[in-house]
Amino acid sequence: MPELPEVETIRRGLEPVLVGARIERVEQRRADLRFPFPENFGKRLTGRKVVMLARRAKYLLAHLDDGTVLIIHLGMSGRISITGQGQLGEFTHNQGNRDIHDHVVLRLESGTEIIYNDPRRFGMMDLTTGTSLAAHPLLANIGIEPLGPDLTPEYLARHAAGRRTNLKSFLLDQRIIAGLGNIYVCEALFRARLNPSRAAACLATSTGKPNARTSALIPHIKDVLNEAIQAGGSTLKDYAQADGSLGYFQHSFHVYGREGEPCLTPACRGMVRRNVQAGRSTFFCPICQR
DNA sequence: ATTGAGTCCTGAAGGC
DNA sequence: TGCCTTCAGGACTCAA
Repeated sequence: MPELPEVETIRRGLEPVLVGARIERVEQRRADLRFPFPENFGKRLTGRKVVMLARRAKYLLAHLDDGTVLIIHLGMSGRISITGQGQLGEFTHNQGNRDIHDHVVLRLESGTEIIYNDPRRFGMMDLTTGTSLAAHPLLANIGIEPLGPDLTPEYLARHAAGRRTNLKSFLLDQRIIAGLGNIYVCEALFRARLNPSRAAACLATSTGKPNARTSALIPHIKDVLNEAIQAGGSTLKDYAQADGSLGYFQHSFHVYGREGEPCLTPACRGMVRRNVQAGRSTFFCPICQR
């Protein structure tokens, strides 16, 4: 799925087109994605003007002029494109020429269309209001933003203390840090030279205080996310920026997808290995990640 | 309370 | 060519 950098890239691509624009027509082409669409989905959006496009974790939040908030999640394979701006590759859209996985089309007054496409349908959309947004079931229990000021050694140590789960699963847990996914957890742990199989409790002292590992890990998490955003996200099988162009951070992966290839740490003679944790592939160097 | 397994769905890639 | 298996960026529910 798009992880935080990809969602943020899409947000930045959509913002200039969507904010200030009025939704003239909504084409909802099926009854559900991961969940059913809310009642009167299209009707509640039609005629509304978008006043703000925000992101929380991997969710896009479109605030409308009547207080409604459209919540969008892209799941594993969700993409958003803008007609007239597609430039590269397979994901250029011509107006009226629908793909079978184009599930929602927002037509703006300008004639531009915002197209949500999601083959696997692990994504979702819902409607709520600005005042009940924080209490929404999808958002109520998610953790802090990794790029914000809340990700501190103290926070991480407090949640890691006593945890027997491994570092990989711990960092993927959206209730602790929201927005990290499989790729960026692998990459952050590589940079921090931490073995993904270590117990999460290694990030805290016995009294739940931060240690050297905790303090070292945090800048690596922030750096890898910020660098990925700078690069316009990572393009794998099914992710492209909102304007259809492709991010290029995937060329900067040190371990993800590099099973059997040499470790990129200078002077390390290790080879990248893959194993499975919590049902997900983990890539790491067994020599320099300890 | 935590943790791991199973689940949703489609498509791409690789082996034979 | 085709048939089969495996894997994929997420995250929920359920049972131990």
